[in-house]
Amino acid sequence: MVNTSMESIDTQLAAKIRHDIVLGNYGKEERLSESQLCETHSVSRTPVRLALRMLEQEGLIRRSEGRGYFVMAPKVEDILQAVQVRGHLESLAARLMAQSPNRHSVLPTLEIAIEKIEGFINAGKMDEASLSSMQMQNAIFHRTILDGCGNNFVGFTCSRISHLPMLEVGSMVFDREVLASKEGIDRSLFRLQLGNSQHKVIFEAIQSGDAVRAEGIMREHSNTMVEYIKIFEKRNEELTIKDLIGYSGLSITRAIAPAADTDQQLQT
Amino acid sequence: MVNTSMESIDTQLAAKIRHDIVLGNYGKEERLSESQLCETHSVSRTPVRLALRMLEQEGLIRRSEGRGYFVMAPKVEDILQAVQVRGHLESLAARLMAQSPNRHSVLPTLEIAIEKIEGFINAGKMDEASLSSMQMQNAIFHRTILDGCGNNFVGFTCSRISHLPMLEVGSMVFDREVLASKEGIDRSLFRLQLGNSQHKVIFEAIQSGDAVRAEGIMREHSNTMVEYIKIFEKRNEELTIKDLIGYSGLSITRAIAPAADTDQQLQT
DNA sequence: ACCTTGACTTTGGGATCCCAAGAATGGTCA
DNA sequence: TGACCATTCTTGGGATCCCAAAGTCAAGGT
Repeated sequence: MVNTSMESIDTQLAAKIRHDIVLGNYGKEERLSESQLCETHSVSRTPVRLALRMLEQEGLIRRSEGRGYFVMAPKVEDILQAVQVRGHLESLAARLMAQSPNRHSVLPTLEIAIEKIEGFINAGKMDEASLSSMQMQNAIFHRTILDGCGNNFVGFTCSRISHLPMLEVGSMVFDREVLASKEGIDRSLFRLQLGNSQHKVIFEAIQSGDAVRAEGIMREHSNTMVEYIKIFEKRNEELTIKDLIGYSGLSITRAIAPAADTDQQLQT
Repeated sequence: MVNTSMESIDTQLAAKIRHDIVLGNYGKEERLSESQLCETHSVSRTPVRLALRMLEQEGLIRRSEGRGYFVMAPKVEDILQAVQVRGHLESLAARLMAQSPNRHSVLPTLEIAIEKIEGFINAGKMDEASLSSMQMQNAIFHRTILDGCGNNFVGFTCSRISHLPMLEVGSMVFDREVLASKEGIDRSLFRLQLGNSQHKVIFEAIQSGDAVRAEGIMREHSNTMVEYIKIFEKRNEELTIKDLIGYSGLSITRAIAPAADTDQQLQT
C-alpha cells in the first residue's frame, strides 16, 4: 500500500478493515492476525497495529487476553441502537441550544438550511445531485445545533460513534428501489417534507427559547430514521448492513469511510 | 519503564500521560514530542505512539497537521459538560429499562444496591471504607441500568467518555473538608439520603414500567452531581480539576486511572 | 537592511528485527 | 491406547533503524 493521500497509512488501513468488517466480509468472530493483515494489505506491522487499536476503540474488534484479535461485526440491530443514542444526544443539544443565551447567532444558518432543503423539495427532483445537496444541508442543520449548543461534549460524544454507517451526524436514508417509481418519489418527498417541517418546529422552539419543545421534537425527528429502517427490516428478515447501505443514496465507499470535512453521506 | 503488571506498556503510559494532562502538569497547549516522552518515561517510541493515539481519541491531545501533538487540557467546565452528557445517556438507559420486557430480572440487583447504601447511611459512618462501599453499590446500581437497558450502545458510548475524572459510571463526589465536621457529615448524609431516595423512585418507575418517570428522575439524579460541583466552583473561582479530584473520596491515582474491573472511584 | 534560498535539524511515520508468552503437536511412558 | 510433558511454532509486544517532510537558521544577493 502506497501512501498517496494526505491521510496517514494507518488511518486508510483502518478504513479498509472497518469497511470489510461492517460489510460482513469477515466471518463471525473471525480472528485477525497482524501478520496476515500485513501481507494482505502490503504494509508493515506498525500501521497494522495502530489500525487495530483504532478499531478496538470503535468496538469493531476485540482483543483477546494475550492472543490475537477477533472481529465483532455489528448487526442491523446495533445500528438501530446507535442511531437511538445519537438521536438522544441530539435532543440534548437541541434543549441546550434553546436555553443558550446566544442562540440567535445560529438561527440564520439553520434558516438557510431549511430554506434550501425546501427549495429542493419544491423542485421535486430526486436525482443524485439533489439528494446529495439535501444531505449536505441536513448535515449542516444538525451539525450547527450539535456544535453550537454550548456543550462541546455532545458533539464529541457523537463523533465517537460516527464510525458506523448511518451514524454520521445528519446522514439520511433513502430507498433506491422506491425512487424508481413516480409514486415512490412522491412518498419520499412526503418524508422529506415531514422532516423539514420538524426542522422548522425545532427552529421556532430554539428561537423562542422553548427548550422542552426543542428537545421533544428533535427526539421525534431522530426517531424517524429508526422507524424507517425498521420498515426495511420488516420487508426483509435477513437484512444486513450491506443491504441497508445499499438503500442509502450514496456509494458504499462514502458511506463507510466518512469524510473528515463537512460533506456528508447518509441521512436523518 | 518495566512492564510489571498485566497491562500492556502503552496502556500504562497512556494512563501516566493522561494523569499529567488532567492534573495540569503540562502547560496550556504544550507540545508533546515522541522522542521527549521516550526518554522521560524510558520507553521506546512504539508504545509512545500507541499511547498518543489513545489520548488523541480521548480528546486530551490534538495532532497538528504534519508536525507534533499538543495537549488540550480539560477544564472544570469540560468536566461539567461531560457529566451532563453522561447523565443524559443514563436517563435514556432508565427509560429503555422501564420499557424493557425483561426488566424484572434486574430489579433484585437494584434493590440490593439500594438497601446496602441505605444500611451505610443509617449506620451514619462516613469513613473511607463506608464511602468506598457506597460508591461500589452506587456504581452497581448505575451499571446495572446501563448494561441491562437493552441498548448496548448506551453503555458503550458512556465508556468512550469515562476516561475523564468523575466520568466513570456511578462515581460520586464528596467534600473531604466538609467531612471533617459533624455538621458537614450530617449534610453529606442528607445528600446521600436524597440520592438513594431517587434510586428508590427510579426502581419503582422501572418496576411499574413508567418510562417517562424513570427518565425524568434519572435526569434529575444525574443533575445533582453537576449542581454539587457548581457549589465548589462558587466557593473557588479558580477551581482546577486537581482541586475537584481532591474533593472526591478516593485517591488521585485511582480517580484518574480507572480500574478495569468492577471496583469504582468517584461518584454521583 | 531586507528578502530569498539553500542546507541542516528536528519530528513523525513506516519497516524490520528481537523477544517472551501461549497454543499446538508429536513423542514417550504408564 | 490414552494421558502427560516437552519442543516447536505462531502471535503480539517492544526496540531500533531508516526515511520523508517541515521548520529553522544562516548566508548571500538585491
